[in-house]
Amino acid sequence: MKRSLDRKTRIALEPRKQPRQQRSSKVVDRILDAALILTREQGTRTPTTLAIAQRAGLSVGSVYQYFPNKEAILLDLARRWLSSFPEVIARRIKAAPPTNREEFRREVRKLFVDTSRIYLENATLMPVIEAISGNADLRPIQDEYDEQIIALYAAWLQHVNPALEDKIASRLGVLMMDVGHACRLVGLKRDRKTYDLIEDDVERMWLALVSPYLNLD
Amino acid sequence: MKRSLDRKTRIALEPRKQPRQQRSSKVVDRILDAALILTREQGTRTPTTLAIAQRAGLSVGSVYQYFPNKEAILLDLARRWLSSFPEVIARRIKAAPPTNREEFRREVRKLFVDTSRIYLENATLMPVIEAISGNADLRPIQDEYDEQIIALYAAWLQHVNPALEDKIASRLGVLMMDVGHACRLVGLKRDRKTYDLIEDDVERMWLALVSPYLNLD
DNA sequence: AAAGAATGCGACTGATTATTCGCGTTTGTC
DNA sequence: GACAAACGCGAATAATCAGTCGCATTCTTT
Repeated sequence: MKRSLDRKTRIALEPRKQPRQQRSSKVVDRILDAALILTREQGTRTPTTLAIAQRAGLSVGSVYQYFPNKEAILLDLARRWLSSFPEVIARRIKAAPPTNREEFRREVRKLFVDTSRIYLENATLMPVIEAISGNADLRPIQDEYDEQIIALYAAWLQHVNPALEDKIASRLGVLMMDVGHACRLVGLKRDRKTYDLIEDDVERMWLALVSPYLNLD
Repeated sequence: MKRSLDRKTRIALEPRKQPRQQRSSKVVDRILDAALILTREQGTRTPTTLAIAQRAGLSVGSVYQYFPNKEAILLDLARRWLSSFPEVIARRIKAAPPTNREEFRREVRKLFVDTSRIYLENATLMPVIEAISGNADLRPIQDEYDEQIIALYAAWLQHVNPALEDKIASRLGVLMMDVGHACRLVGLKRDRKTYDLIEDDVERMWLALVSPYLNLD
């Protein structure tokens, strides 16, 4: 019934119950796999609960044993992806800040390589990420994660150059994230060779974007 | 009933009838205005036909006098936007190709300024563009336009450097479009001053992106 | 092997919403 | 002013789906 996630349902995104018997522990995986495959097949449109259940060899009712609603399934798939960004950027902030132009360039490259890896490791998830962005109910949830990520990019920029104004840092943070995301989504739809070329392109763009603001150019 | 646009309905995106009496010529505008306002208000979710009709001071039936389906309304709003890109890029291709580094930089800037203007002039339409991207039925139609635009960016790159390989041109074309689009959407959500700063950022990124491929660096 | 818990089922409910259609009203024309 | 065409209406239709609930089946434990 509920077609839009209101306060109540927003809270109810956690798994409804933990599987207690062995047979069912695999069921959750089957559901997630089915949702992933269907999302990949259908592109933008998120799969229906019935389709997910059938693909997983289950009934709708069983799906609802483990997930409070449809959104929770997609979100569960995306969760690892969504949480690895903050981890990776935070790790880069812990490193010693660069002191000269060469070190700075190396720091950009490290952040760059680390974030790229997230995309490569989760390549199969990308259709889900795109579906979430296109879904009116899930979009706000992703936006929350995005804000975190932007804040971390901004924090990284200020880690690299402590004198950088907040406003500039947050602007550059948004652009780094969005440019990286847009280009890598394109890259993952191409072959691996093209992906690598696009990575080089992104690195040049990132450098061009941030260099003027770090007094290192 | 039809919830998804199949072959038949894809064809039926043209206005159902031309208004014949004066009173109704304004009605189409009222419908389009209502759809625009509601899309802006609601963000991602596309407005319902009932909502559009009520906002326009009409009944649903009247809306269907002028539009064959809901999608056609949003597409009508986006049409000017979608068609101005090809126009603008094609115009830039007609100019004489640059012969040295300085001229090349100026050509990039011109393409850049012209495309930026499209965004500024259609700023109010952006929510509609975003809604279309997030709508499973309309996405494929936008993708067709996007392919055209990419091809034109690629053609522009080869106009500027005729020796550029097709494959490279099309890769850079995609990235120019996507990077420009992503950044400008961000920019238009900020104040005008920030938009201008982001424009500078985009220009630097475009230059960094294409420079290595034009033997001018 | 029997009880009770966990799991599985799927027809059904309820909500939403695009689109139609027959009828009433307005407008333009002669 | 009368006729037809255009316009406007909105209740009704029908398709789609998320989520529920009571009953059936399977497992675990003792």
